[in-house]
Amino acid sequence: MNISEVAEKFGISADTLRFYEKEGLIASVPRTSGARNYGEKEIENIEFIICMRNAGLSVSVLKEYMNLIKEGDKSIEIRKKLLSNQRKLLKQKLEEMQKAYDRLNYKIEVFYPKLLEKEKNLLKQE
Amino acid sequence: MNISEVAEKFGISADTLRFYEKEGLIASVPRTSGARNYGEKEIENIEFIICMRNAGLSVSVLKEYMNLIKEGDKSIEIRKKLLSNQRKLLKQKLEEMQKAYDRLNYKIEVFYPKLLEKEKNLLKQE
DNA sequence: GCTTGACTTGGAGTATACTCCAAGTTGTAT
DNA sequence: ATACAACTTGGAGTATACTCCAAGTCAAGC
Repeated sequence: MNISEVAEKFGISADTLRFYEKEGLIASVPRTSGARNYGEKEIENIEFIICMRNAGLSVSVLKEYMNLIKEGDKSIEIRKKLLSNQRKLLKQKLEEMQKAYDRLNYKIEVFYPKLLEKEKNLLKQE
Repeated sequence: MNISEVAEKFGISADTLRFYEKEGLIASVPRTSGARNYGEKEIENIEFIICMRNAGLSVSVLKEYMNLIKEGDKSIEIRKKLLSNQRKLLKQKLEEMQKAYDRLNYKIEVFYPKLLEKEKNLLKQE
């Protein structure tokens, strides 16, 4: 799979894929006469990275994680801890966003309908 | 309430409060001899803005929303629609993040424990 | 063998959201 | 009266994460 196919598959740009590789979020992709040739292993890794990026994990944290993977078995515990930290942050973020969601919901389902009702009544009086 | 008290209260910087005012996310705050003097109404608005910012609503969308409020009753429907759009985006984001959370959870609770188990067994054999 | 289209690189540019700074003003404590 | 701390402004600077560009390479079709 070449870079534009992978980009298409994940709905991101080829530039972003190159950027992730340059930054070390994606291990160096094997080349066929210069051009990147993505295999199953690469695709799987990219999917994970994109999932984590979508959830808000920073480029630098994911880079750190991939660097730990490169170090092999001796970094397993540290990797697990890094992910636990990110999970905690993600949980907090989810809770914050849920609060905002509920609040938006209230505005849309309760507050604005009331406001619109009031407005209608005012128009009737004219 | 002065700017640093409000900043303290919400755990953001005074600079951010000034930035939000400059950008129009917060209506112009009344001044006492030049200095901003935040009242209940302002505090309430700031709380809403921060809640929405924490949820990922962009500065420009919130600015647009506040501009619509300034236009009064005639913008009620548009405002409601704007919030509905943002709610939809927020819901999608929440779902994406929940997926990532579940995935992190699996890595931490299943994948890494297995990996660590394997590592232990290898050490035993030596 | 030449054009075409997609790839490559390094590096510059952009969008977003702050964050910091310099220079000036004001209320309060000594 | 003066020093101090906290405020003001406009504007420059920074961090993050892309995004775009120029110049070059390469395989395929005509």
